[in-house]
Amino acid sequence: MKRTTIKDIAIAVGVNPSTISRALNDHPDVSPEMKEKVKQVAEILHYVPNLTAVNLKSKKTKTIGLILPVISKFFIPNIINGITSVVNKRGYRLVILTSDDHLEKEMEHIKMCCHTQMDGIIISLTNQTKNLDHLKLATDFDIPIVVFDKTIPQRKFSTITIDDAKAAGQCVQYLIDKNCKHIVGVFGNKNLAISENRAEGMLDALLQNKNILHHLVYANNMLDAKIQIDELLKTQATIDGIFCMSDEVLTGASAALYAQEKLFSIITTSISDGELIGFRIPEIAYIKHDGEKMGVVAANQLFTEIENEGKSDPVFLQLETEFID
Amino acid sequence: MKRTTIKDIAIAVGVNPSTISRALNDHPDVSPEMKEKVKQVAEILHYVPNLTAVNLKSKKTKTIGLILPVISKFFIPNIINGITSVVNKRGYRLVILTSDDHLEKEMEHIKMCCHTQMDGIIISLTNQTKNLDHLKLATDFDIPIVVFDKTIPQRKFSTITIDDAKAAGQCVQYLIDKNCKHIVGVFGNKNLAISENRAEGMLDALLQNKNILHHLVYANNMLDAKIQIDELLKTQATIDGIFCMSDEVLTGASAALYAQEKLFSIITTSISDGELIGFRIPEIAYIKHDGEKMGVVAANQLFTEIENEGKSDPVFLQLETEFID
DNA sequence: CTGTTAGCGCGTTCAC
DNA sequence: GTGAACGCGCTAACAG
Repeated sequence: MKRTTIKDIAIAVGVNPSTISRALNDHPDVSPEMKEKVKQVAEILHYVPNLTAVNLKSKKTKTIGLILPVISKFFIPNIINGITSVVNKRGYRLVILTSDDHLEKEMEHIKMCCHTQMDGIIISLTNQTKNLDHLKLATDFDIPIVVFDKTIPQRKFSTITIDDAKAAGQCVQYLIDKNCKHIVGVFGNKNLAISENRAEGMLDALLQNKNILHHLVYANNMLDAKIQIDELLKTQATIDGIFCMSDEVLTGASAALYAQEKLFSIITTSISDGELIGFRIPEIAYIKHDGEKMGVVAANQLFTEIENEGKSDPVFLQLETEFID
Repeated sequence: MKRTTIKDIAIAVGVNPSTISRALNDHPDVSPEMKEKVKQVAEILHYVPNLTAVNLKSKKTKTIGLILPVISKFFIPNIINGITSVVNKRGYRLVILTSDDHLEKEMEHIKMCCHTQMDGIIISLTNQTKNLDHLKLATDFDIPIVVFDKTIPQRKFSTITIDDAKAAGQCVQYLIDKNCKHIVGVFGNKNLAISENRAEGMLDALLQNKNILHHLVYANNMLDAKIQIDELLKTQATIDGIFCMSDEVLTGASAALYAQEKLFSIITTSISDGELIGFRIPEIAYIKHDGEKMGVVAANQLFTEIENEGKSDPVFLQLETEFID
């Protein structure tokens, strides 16, 4: 079916297209009667404005790009929910791109975002990303960027994280308070600042307690965590506490604990969105890391930068987290 | 920074804009030397084509809309992965919309997809959707639609599901074979054909075995499943088998089983993507329902319809599933 | 092989 | 208050 355009309405009403345009946009100097008539005819003809044409004129697309390293069950759905809620509320659309943890793909997606004139970009970095040079392209095009969760140390782009070191520290302190003497920390990919920071938080907490044995395990995914922890439990019989930096490694570690029949004997704690904690056996104490909230904050920050048209300085937010016992 | 356009290159090279356009698009009748030169200058000036303008001309947007009832951890991430992989491979973009299980929102999103000239739509229906009249709008605009997973009986739009009844039947048969005499089936929202079909599959399997007690439980989410099963286990002491129609209700049911200390005594089976099964305690036999594959198939079907420009008849695919023990 | 012209659908600056 | 004309950036038809 052919879409009806402003022109069609113009012919139907018997006036000039520009009048239709003005009437439809409630321009002040078009007569109320004309507006009324135009709107009626538009309704009858099922007129819908051609967004592409509007975009071409306005040089905006009302579209936000979200670049994720991978779309896993953990954390990501919450993030997407948080972002879409504010993006849609503002009448924008969200395009999701996956970098598959490949730097090249990340670069390509940045390019594509620029080429398609996204109005803003929200990104969580790959394991491989060592610097943010490729993001400069977006800056050249005046496209604001907000980085969240997985990031690297930098001061150029707004960043939303939690206080990773503090959260990890709290968890480990909990284990210490529970009298654990041999603690394992399970982290994600070693390249990520998020793993690094949380590992440091763990080590800081241990600094005051020199007599506590500990291991740091870096796992790339759920299965990797399971395998490594399983191995470790076999060789280290005295382990009595485990701190997991995410739901993903927690799930893997739990499976290993189950296999070794130590689910109930080894105290576990984690940074988690809490959704699956009620179903974990046994339940554990954890730092609640709310992905949806993080998504909302990231999106809101992006919109303030969009509205300020690049005149705003980057902000570096660390969201509050809560220890739930 | 001002974006460089075809015009800028034209001035730089000293030829007409249309020549630039042809050169850039490798049009046959432009000289190789010219092509070379144009491409060099384009490179130097950091030229990137304005997709919005291209879209306006071509009346295509190279964008696919994905409408989901909700973005949960279960199943959805796999679906998104499957779809994005083929969509991106084809040079298209994916816009994700959430209906929050509200029919009105679903309608709005359909409208928005039409207004923004999406080239195709992939949709999983809300609990409330009773007919597909609102999808007709897309048909009017010649936008192909593929429905997957959550659907209702209809013959107008291509549909990708699994053989729900068969899968459920296999699971329940497994319980019967294990000598269960009192079986609970846990399903999703009762309005959905997917719940209905799987429940029927269960009842069919029970038909041959009249002496088996059974209950059907319809749960709206993980927590709801937990609460209902918990209650049921308290009043029905003889329950010895549970069939869960999804990972979501399985997670809830498992929590209830744990609370009632019956994780090991009641045989459980489920339709599942299998990702969390290795971490479920104890592990269970299940029908593997591969969300990623379903996403890939749905997207591919959509593209064949896009390429056939509405001249193709709808197809109704039921993907193969495998019982894993 | 390359230049000219026109138009995609819309909004906006001029005129009248 | 409304019409005419132009341009956003690109492509395609028509010339030459």
